[in-house]
Amino acid sequence: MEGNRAPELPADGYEWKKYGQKFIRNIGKFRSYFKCQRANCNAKKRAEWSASEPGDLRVVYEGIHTHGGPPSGPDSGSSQGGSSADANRYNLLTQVLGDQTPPHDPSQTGHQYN
DNA sequence: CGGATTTGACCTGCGC
DNA sequence: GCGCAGGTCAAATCCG
Repeated sequence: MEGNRAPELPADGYEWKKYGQKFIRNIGKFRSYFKCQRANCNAKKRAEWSASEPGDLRVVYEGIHTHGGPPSGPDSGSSQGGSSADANRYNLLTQVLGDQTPPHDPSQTGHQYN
């Protein structure tokens, strides 16, 4: 199946259900739409990647995890603690790069395409 | 059998 | 007012 479909998305520890996929002409890239499978969770995930460049993957988290934390936290026991308020920190759009980490401008919360 | 995933069609919003 | 783009939902299918 792994022909030229959706690439491997980075597992964030949450469970997502794909509910749609479309090609965005505005940016000439594919876009997949995911929704949190947890009840009471209005968190959504949006993944977009180039139609030709498999290395260009972009994951954008939209909404907040109102159900608390992930089913399998990567480091549950430290700052995570297991508080719903922790997830509430994501009240804004959290942009996560699938492979590359922005080495500069950490305050860059806006979405700036390449 | 259940759950997950995929594709298509439909609807809404914005621009011109 | 119409057209285009983007977004969402539903149904069908496949795998475990």
